[in-house]
Amino acid sequence: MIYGAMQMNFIISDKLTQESIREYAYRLVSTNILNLNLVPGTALSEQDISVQLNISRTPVREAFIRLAQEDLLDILPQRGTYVAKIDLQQVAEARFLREVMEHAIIKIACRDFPEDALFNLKICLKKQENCVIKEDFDGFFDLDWSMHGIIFNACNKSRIWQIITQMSMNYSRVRILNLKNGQYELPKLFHQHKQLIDAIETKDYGLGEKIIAIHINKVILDIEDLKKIYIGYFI
Amino acid sequence: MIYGAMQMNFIISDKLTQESIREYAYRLVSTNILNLNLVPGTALSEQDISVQLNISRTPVREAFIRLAQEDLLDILPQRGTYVAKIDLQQVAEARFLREVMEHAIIKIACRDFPEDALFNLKICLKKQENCVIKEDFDGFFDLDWSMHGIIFNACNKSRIWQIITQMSMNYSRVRILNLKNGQYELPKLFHQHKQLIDAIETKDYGLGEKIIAIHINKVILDIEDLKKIYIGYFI
DNA sequence: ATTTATTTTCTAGTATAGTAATATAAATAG
DNA sequence: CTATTTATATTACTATACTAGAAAATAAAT
Repeated sequence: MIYGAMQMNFIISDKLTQESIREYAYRLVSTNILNLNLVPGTALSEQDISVQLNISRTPVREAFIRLAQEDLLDILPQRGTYVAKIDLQQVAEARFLREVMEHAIIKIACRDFPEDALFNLKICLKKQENCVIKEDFDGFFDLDWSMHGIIFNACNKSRIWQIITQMSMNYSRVRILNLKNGQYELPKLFHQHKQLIDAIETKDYGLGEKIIAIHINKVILDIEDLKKIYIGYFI
Repeated sequence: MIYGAMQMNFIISDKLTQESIREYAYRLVSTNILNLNLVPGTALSEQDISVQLNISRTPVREAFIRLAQEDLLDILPQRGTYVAKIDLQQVAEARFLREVMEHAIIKIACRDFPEDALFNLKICLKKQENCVIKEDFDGFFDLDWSMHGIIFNACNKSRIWQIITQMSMNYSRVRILNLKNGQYELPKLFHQHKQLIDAIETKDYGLGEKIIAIHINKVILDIEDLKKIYIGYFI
């Protein structure tokens, strides 16, 4: 099955209370991009989105600017705005950054880790187990990301995790493409998470480092296959 | 000597050809913040800057939003915009990120480094030597940053260097404060740069790693002293 | 029928004016 | 002198208009 045709399937949800209109526009557009409702290469415009969301151009424009900074949109002045294609060089650098930083963080985590954060990790792991049972992939990956966030926060490196998160947005898109090809084994990933938390709890840095090495390299993306199947999605 | 009084000394230069008005506004405000012409805590407004630069509010507003994302401005809705104080936790995380990534990069650099990039490093080193002789601190630090950028680019990690640069903006402000206290020894820093490039050239990873460890830790900021001297600059 | 020139359309960037909401400062009343 | 009210300032947002540049469509020339 080959996905080459451009399509537009912009999904709109309600604005949350306390959410500014600019954040609302940003959330909807980014969610649609990350979920691949808006496939790479799709053309958008400020006017288009402001009409669809029934808001003025200014907050849409400001949301677009931010998304362009995050490499999710390509804005060509006087020409148009396009959903960015997945930049494989960018994905490789994001993966490298994360791998190197996770190694450094696990060293700190295995040395000294707050009790309350460890408790939160265990709660998160429980929820992951539920997702494995239900084969809830989206839920599992959300919790996966939360879990690593808890570890970075507990090591006083919140901003670094925020940077990694921002740089890893294309990772979400690639993962969804991989999911469509049945590329993930949740039980194995879950088992690695469990071992990682064990390593933190027992202050076993050697185990922690080994798991991090396996864990991140496990998420190997069969890029060549994806490129053949999803024509036009990558650069 | 204590610097506590708020002051406003916004320096304006001409817009460059090919530079959008938004980029112009961004460049001027960020340069003034990073050079400490606008001291931490100074109040600004969109209206204020648009009048001073004789441009409309929209590009100023968009520049402000970006600067707020980069932690250089604090925007308080309906209240005002303030030059952000230097967040020491942020500085610590930026330093950690850079240190960890430089260690990882030097491993790659000492394994395989392109000839043309090595050549550029040597040119850069020559220019640094000139700056040491002239005691041109600003020139030296600009070249310092360029040098590290060359290394990251040669290792195919341009985006990571861009992230480090963006996250290290407060480093510029701290360095200027340190300079005012005569805290840098250019000859020593230069010597370390020379050794680093030697390590890359001779593929001596051990030396490279040792220099990186010394180099980054050498840039130790006497924060407690700076906090006493520059009251109100930090959080 | 093909190529070239012109016109039209579309979009982002920018300018301008106005309102809403909120916070702060100034003025006023007790 | 203190509390209350009013005025002012600022950001967020709405709305509209204009400019500049690029692409598409159309007309004219070959």
